[in-house]
Amino acid sequence: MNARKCKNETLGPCDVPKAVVSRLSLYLRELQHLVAAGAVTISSSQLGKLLGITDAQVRKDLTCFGQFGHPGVGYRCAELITEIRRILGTDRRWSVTMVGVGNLGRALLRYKGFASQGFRIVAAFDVAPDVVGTSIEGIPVHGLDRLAEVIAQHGIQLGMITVPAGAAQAVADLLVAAGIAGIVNFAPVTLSLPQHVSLVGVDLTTELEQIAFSVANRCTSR
Amino acid sequence: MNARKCKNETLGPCDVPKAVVSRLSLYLRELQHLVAAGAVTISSSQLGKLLGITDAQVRKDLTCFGQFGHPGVGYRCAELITEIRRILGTDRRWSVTMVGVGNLGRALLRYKGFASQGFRIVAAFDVAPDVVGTSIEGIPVHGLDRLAEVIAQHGIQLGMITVPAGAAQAVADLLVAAGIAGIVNFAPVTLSLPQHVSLVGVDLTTELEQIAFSVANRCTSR
DNA sequence: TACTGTGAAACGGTTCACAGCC
DNA sequence: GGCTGTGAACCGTTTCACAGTA
Repeated sequence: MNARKCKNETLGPCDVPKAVVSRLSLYLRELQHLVAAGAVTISSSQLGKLLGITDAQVRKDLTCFGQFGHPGVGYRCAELITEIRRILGTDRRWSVTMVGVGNLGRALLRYKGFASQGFRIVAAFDVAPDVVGTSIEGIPVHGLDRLAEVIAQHGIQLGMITVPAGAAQAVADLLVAAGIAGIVNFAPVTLSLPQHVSLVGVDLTTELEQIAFSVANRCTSR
Repeated sequence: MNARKCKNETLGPCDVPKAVVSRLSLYLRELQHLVAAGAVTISSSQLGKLLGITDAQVRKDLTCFGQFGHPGVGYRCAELITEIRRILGTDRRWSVTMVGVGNLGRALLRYKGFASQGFRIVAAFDVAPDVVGTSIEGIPVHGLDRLAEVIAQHGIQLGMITVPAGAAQAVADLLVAAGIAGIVNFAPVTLSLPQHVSLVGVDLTTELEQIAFSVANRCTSR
């Protein structure tokens, strides 16, 4: 029941292409919609069509982690959801913190989508005296100086950074020092972190630039 | 001075790997930080180190669009910024709209980072009667029914979708019908659009899931 | 000397095509 | 018949190594 079934041993989860993992999230999202719509099983080609990828891709991706399909039938949605959540680790609960309670931070604190996937934002931090001590959607906002203490106390594993670019690296260093395991960075800078801390960067301006490029060069982009 | 210098003709911008374009945004971001810090020139290896990629990669990426480097010297930051902006199309002004003025939409309307890269949010839309007719950061919020009209009137080219998942496809269809050229979708659904409209999807939960996976599987992810 | 630009090799991910199974 | 799982072919991207240039 472990995530290393790929053929003859030797292929731990770390050898799985990053692209596969990000598609796993999309499969999960789509499957949840399908179940909500009453679907019970789905074939790789149907699922592929919904996501704009090939059926072979869907099957290859999934077999990296085990054999979840039923020949002649397809994949049972509920079963596959359970498997993918186990693979992603979102069958467990994750405690998350948010550093930076400006516009974006506040919006994300109010966002309902995280909780349903197992992510619980349990504390937020900022430096502005007028927000420290308040709480947003029931999430307490602490001063940055209490970061290590609160992270340890709640056993927080993941952090989101929504501070201005200039402060992001310093905040990241604090999070790392406090023992955080992974970071999602929304500040428009490249962070440098020790190897053992996972990092994903999301830059909203960058996304718009990608679109601008395709449009400016009239690429149909897909 | 056109973006198709790659060797012997034949290699339009559409043949450029997507990965290259997204790194272009990162180069630009880093160069802007460098210039702000007083740098004048930078070598491919220095720039690569800042972004965690190889020097060869930096050079290969850039030569897809022309020859911007100076052997023995490196790249002149200001010059390269100009070139990349021209390539991305962000030397022009882009008019952008935002559909959905909930928490996330409001936060993005207030975000200052877009304007400096050439993106001007000129109108927003929602269905909630209590926000329609108001304005946020000087950006007027219209009813969805006026979407086509306002988009045509302002010559809006790009759209951002920040409505709930269930409404996203319908909103996308409206935007397409109104003649929009590209969409950034923040709703957690896969949209299906005609080929001629560019699409980028940003799903915040998905990003957390990527981190959860790396942490759960103790991948150093990089 | 210090650096870019670029063919060629190496790598990794995607697609194909089919054996096996229900 | 319909569908999965998978080796092998294919294709695009990254890295290497070096010729060329200021």
